[in-house]
Amino acid sequence: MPNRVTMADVAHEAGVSTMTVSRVVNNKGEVSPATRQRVLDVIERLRYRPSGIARGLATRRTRTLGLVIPDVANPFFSDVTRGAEHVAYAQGYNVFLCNTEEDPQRELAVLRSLEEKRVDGVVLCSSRLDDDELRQVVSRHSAVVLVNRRLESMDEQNGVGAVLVDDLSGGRMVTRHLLDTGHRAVGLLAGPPTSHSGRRRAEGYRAALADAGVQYDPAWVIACPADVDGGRRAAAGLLAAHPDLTALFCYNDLVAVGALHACAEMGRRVPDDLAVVGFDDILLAALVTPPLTTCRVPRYELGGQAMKLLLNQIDGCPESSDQRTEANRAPRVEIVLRPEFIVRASAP
Amino acid sequence: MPNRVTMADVAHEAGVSTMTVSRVVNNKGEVSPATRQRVLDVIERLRYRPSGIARGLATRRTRTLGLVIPDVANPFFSDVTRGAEHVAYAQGYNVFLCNTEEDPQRELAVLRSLEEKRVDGVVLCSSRLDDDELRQVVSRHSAVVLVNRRLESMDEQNGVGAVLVDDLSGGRMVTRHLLDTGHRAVGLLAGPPTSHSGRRRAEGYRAALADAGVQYDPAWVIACPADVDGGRRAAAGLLAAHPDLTALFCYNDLVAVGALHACAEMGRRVPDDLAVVGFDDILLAALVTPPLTTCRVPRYELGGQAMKLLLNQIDGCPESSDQRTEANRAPRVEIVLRPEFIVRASAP
DNA sequence: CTGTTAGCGCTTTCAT
DNA sequence: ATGAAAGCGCTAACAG
Repeated sequence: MPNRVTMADVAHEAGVSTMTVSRVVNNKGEVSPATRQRVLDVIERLRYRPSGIARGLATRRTRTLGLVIPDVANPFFSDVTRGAEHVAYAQGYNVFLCNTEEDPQRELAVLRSLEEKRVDGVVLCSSRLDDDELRQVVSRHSAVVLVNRRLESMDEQNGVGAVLVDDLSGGRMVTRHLLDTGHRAVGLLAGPPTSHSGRRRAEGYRAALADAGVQYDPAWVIACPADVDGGRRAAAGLLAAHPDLTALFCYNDLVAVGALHACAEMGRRVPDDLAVVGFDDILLAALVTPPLTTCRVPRYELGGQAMKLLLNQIDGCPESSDQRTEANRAPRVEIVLRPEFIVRASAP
Repeated sequence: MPNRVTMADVAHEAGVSTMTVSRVVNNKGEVSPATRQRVLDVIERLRYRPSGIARGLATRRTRTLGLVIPDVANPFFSDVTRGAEHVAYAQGYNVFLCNTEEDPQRELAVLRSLEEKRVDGVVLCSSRLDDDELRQVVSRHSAVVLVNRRLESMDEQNGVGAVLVDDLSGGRMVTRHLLDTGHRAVGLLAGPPTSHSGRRRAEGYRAALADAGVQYDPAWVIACPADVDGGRRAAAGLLAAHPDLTALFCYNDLVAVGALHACAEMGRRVPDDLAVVGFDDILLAALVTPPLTTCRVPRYELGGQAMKLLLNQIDGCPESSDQRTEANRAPRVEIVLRPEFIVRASAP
């Protein structure tokens, strides 16, 4: 039994015009304390709830945002989601959660549905779209913040924000640690080729090798799905082909756990026979045996910062979102979060 | 740069009335193939996107739903969320994700915001509200489905759906297994007192003890926060007070992992010195050492079923949601999902 | 301080 | 098969 009480009902009952009710509800404009109280009482009595829909139509602001991510069930993204939702909620916004399931078509589809819902802005995580598609998307939304993805060369640099993790440094730190602890044959389970983070981490890996003057061998690198089973299979394959590897740098903690399993199956002891390093530091990382050396990514903050950036963009451009001038255009901001290297038993 | 193209623009450009455009967009009413195509072309060319807001105001249906959960970052709920979102999306609905953070005040607040957003329905998970508050909430929404929570004695049984896990059976299975494998001193880390599931699992525990003719000892039961640290502390405390315990039934897998840690710290070997059982079978459960014996809860399905129930309720009552008759009233449905007992090394 | 007049962009009658 | 008129519930812009 939905709410059927309208502002007109309240106005009528309180003996005022709807405008006065509107002023009371929105705390704007001057209203005499007496009338205000009277209106408030009626609202309370009738249990009136303003319609966000009607309000949205009138104001062209819905106080509604979209969060597009590959998969909430992935612990990485559920933390991002949590951070984003928290910030949005604190500012009185509701957020539509949209899973893309890593499918670009679906990503496009949810983005379109968000467009129809007239969201005030979108946080788009780990987009699998190509630059052109992405530019299209950005042009059709009032405000967009990218997470884990950068978009270069915007013709007009209309405020696309971005929050990134310094994956290159992360990959470098991990690899350097391995090198520093004496390893020379370091394999890389690189994750999905479509992953931008994966590519950056791999860059870090190569950079560290170069730093140390160690020859980079492509045969030591193998792509894999970003889950436990993907890691297990990839590790098994790579170790079978290259038994001489003494360490494995894994795309993320899930993959690393898979690698741990592969080692168990192949009778290779971690860390004695093989050092294993993960990435992200999800809850799981510290709880497996041996606990994983990894690189912590501030996921909650990633979501929170992205949302803050988005909200800034939104109220940075009060109305005229189509008529952007140098003055009201949101600045093009990029925030880079540093991952933190954490040593545990899997690679002491 | 949001979408400024309106239906009127399309109509004008195509030389028809907005009604014709509306008919084309919604595939309803007869429109000649020729005009239809012409309109479609204009829509395509202008990249017209119908406004869900305007449509919602006119139709009183927003194709928008609310999902209220304690915390997406909790692996249990992120799976529920995933299932729910998947089903909703398949039917063309968008869902607002709302975290309550276990705080009843916040729960009430998000529920109110959902009301203002005029969602067509709400899936409410593990509500911490008391029955009266809950009844209030239900009465103010067109459709509500409860997850992990039952609401008895609705004065009018207006279609509140519920999807439940048979926690009692689950608790009983777990305890019986422990009993069957020779344990007589079985402790219970019961989780938060506010958790309905926790209470039901504890009932199952007592029932199994009674079944086996084993005396129930309240001193063996201790409440705890539903996370790793909560489990660690509670286990440490309980084991210190009752070193004679030979098995621990934990509220959920997180708590069980905490118990594992406590054991490690106290030098008690699992499963030799102490058997440990968890609940839920989150990803983590199979990956810790030793892998946890647990009771799998079909979380994804829990969310999916809840959403299906909700969607049924919604289009079961086409318009007149205030004027409910015996005929159009949604049936009061309860779905009970059975957990599945899984034996692993922590309690063979 | 309060009310009036117009819409916001769509869909619902009811005509034609 | 198509259109005209009215209205969904609210707010912007002016009055007064």
